[in-house]
Formats: sequence, structure tokens, C-alpha cells
Amino acid sequence: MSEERSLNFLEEIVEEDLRTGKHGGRILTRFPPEPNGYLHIGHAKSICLNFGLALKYGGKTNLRFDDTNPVKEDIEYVDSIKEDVKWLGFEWANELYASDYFNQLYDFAVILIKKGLAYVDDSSAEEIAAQKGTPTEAGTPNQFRGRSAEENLQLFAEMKDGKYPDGAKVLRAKVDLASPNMHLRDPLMYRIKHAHHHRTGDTWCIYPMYDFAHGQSDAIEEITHSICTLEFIPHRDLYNWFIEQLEIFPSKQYEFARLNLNYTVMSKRKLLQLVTEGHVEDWDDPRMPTISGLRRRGYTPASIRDFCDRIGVAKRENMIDVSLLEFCIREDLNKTAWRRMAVLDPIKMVITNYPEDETETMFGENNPEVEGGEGGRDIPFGRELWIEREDFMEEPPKKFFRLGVGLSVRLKSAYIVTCNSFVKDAEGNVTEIHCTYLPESKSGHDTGELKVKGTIHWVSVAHAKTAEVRLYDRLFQVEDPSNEDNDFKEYLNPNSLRILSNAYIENDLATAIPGKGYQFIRKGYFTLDKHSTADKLVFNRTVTLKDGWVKK
RNA sequence: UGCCUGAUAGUAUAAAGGUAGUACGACGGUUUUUGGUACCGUUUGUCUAGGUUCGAAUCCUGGUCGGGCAACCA
Repeated sequence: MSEERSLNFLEEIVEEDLRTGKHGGRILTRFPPEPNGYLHIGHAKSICLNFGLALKYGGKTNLRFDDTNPVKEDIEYVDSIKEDVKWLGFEWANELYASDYFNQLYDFAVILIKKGLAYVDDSSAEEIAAQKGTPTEAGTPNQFRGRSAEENLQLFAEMKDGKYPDGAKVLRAKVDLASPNMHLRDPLMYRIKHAHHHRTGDTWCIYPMYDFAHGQSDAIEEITHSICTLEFIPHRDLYNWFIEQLEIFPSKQYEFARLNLNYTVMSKRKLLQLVTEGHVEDWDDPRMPTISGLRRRGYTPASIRDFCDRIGVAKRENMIDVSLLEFCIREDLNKTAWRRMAVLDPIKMVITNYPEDETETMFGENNPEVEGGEGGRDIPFGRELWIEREDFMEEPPKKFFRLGVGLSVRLKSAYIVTCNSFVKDAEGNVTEIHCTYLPESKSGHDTGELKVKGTIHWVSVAHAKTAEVRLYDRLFQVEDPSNEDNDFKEYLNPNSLRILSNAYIENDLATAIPGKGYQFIRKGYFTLDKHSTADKLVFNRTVTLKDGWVKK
């Protein structure tokens, strides 16, 4: 008995198509980004959906760049998109570009002109908009709509040959100016843009619109299931109309609800703005919801795939809690991250009954979640240690399982210590904590009677390395910054990044591996930042540990 | 005022006329050399009004509410 996971609506469609033998049981999907920005977690949903569907049903997926608007697009984005898709763990069958089909698309347009289904319009953008009418009033035809096929053919060729400046003419499909669907009111097929294209260079000065490129590209590739987001529903009639008139492969479009994540923004335009206006470091700033940002933050491909799996696929609008994303990365890292000790906000502890010049070596396993602990590392121990400032309280409340005068804790992987006193400076700040240790309580060899509730982490003062630690919080202070009254940037969280420049880490962390996740015991999951060097170690906090201790 | 969509615990997502379930969150407990993990338990839901039916989240009718549509963007 295999556990039955219910199907989402797209899986049901695919299974039905498989059952009826549509397309001979062949499944081919595509992921079609426009290379005008970096991929974000919303794209990850689409990627997991398109590649996942094909994988599940023995099909394939094409990576196709929807590069029909040269002024917004760039090779930099193409490269980053390929890297991100690969990093997520997917392999495309073919790397394709809508621009590969420019000749074919041009021929398609000629066919429609010959069939009397397309015409060259000399109107301005404003005139065309006005002539389209409104949702409640039909559009009105202009004098260009009646041009002969011969004239249209010649004008279109001249458009292509660069005889006209930008905006002088467009090619329009002749569909239905009275359609209740605005997209069918003689939509534009081609516009003139004397712009350099990142792939076709200056070969073209006319470029097809999305509606005249996407469905045709799907048909050329014989995509069986063309999956896009809800806002393309009104385009579907047009998608089908072009395919029918052209009598090409009948790809079908299906729509699902895009991902919305709270406390962030997801539109490429807004993300670009955050970058260009310097609110974040770059597209891969660890606070960004981009794939590259998440990667730099310490998210793993598996955690993102798991997330996409858990949020499901449906047609209703949604707003997912970031806490689910955080759950997914904790779940993954808990099983894979090596445990290390790091003191983020240090205060000195002196073990007064420990010999001045002595050092010991303690052992700490790498990962208690795995049989055998995946090995471990030596941890130097001495009379003076750094501990976390918040692990000591002058006047500890009840149930404070840490340090205060008279309280005992275990030092992780080492001894039990009891606090006897502390030292304050002139301003009243605690500067040193004095403890005594129980020699018989050594980790793994504890023969003593004393049992303690709390265990704290520490780093030997004599052996500690210094590191910069960057703590990240949500980028925005409100759940849905795009949907507030004011500009979304007014809701930026001023404390989304906190830099601790003087954290102490155990010496083993000096050889931390880039890209690997580490759990700083009791503090969270961290990973090396891309700017980290041997001289200046920099760690990013991926996510905190779940904190079940409710402060009173 | 038109057209297209959608509506199930706090958030997502199942139930294809027959016991409203699952995950995350929250809350409580057990275990613990991480106040983590693991394990156990509790909590809260079918937008609304009618109708069909032995029986409706599901089918029908009306309403309410949300999202989208009038870029030479995708």
C-alpha cells in the first residue's frame, strides 16, 4: 500500500490526458522566463511545477527565454536564470529562445496577413488605446483596418526593413473589436523597436508581442501543457485563436495561482527598484526573495523544493507565511548542518578553580541527528571562556535555566560550572562572571551527582577566532507591502540587517566550507557569506532556531 | 455598469453526493548535555440565503466578498 497523496488539478489534467492517449502519452512542459531580472521564490514554484510535472509523468521540460523585448533584457539575466534553475536541481531538455523563432514568427504573421487576419495600423498608441473602447463599450474600427492584403504585406515588409521609426506603425490581428475580452480587440502582434537585441543583435527592428510569440513558441516546440499564472487567463482565448488560425500544434494553456509570500515583495519591477536604489546590496542580498538571495542566505535547493511541494498548487489567490519557508530550511539543516559553537554577544567567564595555564581538548560530534554523529572535532577548553551575555542574569527569574549567582549549568561538551560572583565596571555593566567547575562532571565521564537543567555554549578565550556575523530579519514590516496605501518602500524594515562585528567562534570554524550550513548551537543556522575571507570571516544567519522559551 | 476568475481552521491544501482530513502555526505534555530535535496531545473551518436529495463543502438559483482584464510589458 503506497500512501496516497492527492493530486493537484494539473496532475489530474495530465493523468486524464495520459488516460485518453492525448499526444501519444507524451508530456512536454516549459519554463519560460523573460531574461529581465533574477529569478525569485515565486519562479521556484513555477519551476518545481513545470519540471516536477514532467518528471512525475515521464516527460521533459524546455527552458525557454521569452526574449521578445530587447530593451528590458540582458545576457546577465540569462546566465543567472540558468544557474538558478540548475542549482535548484533541474535539468532542461533544451535551452531555447523565443528569438530563435523570429523568422518563423515573421512567416506566421505573413500567413495571417494573407488570410486577411492581420493589418498594419499607422495609429499612435494613444489612438489605438482609445479605439479599443472600454470594458463596457465596444471598440471602433479605423481606416487602416480595411487595408488590402497586398498593401499590408508591403507595409509589413517595410516595417521589417527599417523604413519606419519606432511607433510609426504596428501589425495588428483582426479579431473582434467588440469582444467582451479586451485582449481580442485587435491585439498588437508586432511593434517597431530599433533596439539591439542581446542575441539577434541588430538583425531585427520589429519585435513580436508576448501574445504573438508565446503560444507560437509553445506550438513550435510541441509543448503539451503550457502552464502559466492566473493573470494570463484573459490571454487564453487569443492564445487559442492564433494557434487555430495558423493551424499549428495545439498546445494548451493552463493557469495556476502565483505564490505570494508575506513580508516581502515579489514583482521584478519592485525587486529591481530595491537593488537600483540601494535598499539592498544586490539581487543576491540575503534578504531578497530571489533564488540567489536565498542561496547566499544559506537556503538549500532541497528546502526550497520541499517548500514548493508543501504550498500546493491551486487556482485561488494565496498568501503564504514565511514561517513555512523557515520550517522547511530548519527541517533540512537540522539533519545536515554540522554543530559548532559561536558566541555572538560575548561576556567573559573565568573558572576560578581551573589551573591558570592548563588547556584541555573536548570532543564535539558534528551532527547528533545522524548515527555516529558524522564524526566530530576537538574543542579547546581553558580557564577563560566567552559565553553569551544573555546566558547570565544578575537577578534571574524563576525557571531561568542559565547562569546567575548560585546557579549551575553545563558547558556543552565540557564541565558543569556554578556561578559564584560577577564583576561590574564603573557604569554598572557586568564585565566578568566568576564560576567554579566540577572536575568529575566532564562530558562523557560524568561521575558526579549534580544534574542541571541548562546547557550553554562557549568558546575558549585563548583559542577563539573572531568573525563578523550578519543577522537578517524580514525586509518589510507589513505583511503585504504592495497592497498598502503608501509606496511599498515606506514599509521597509530598518532593522532587517544587524551586523555583529565581534563574535567569537570556535577555531574549527576558521576552515568552514563555503556553501555548507552550520548550526551555531542554540543560536541558529549560519553559512559563510560570499565576501568571507581567511582574514575576515563573515557568516550569514540563515534562520534562527525555533525558540520555545517564552520570556516572561 | 461589462467580461473572466475564485471562496474549506490563523495560513495553505484535501475530501469527485456518504465520518470535513493533512501540513505549518499556536497551546500543553514527555524525552533531551542545544529552552533545538524527536514523540504525544489540544485548539479552531465549509462566505451567505434558498432549493434538489434519505444525505450537499460538492449539484441548482440568488446574493456577498476577493483577484484579474482597456501596456507598442511579459
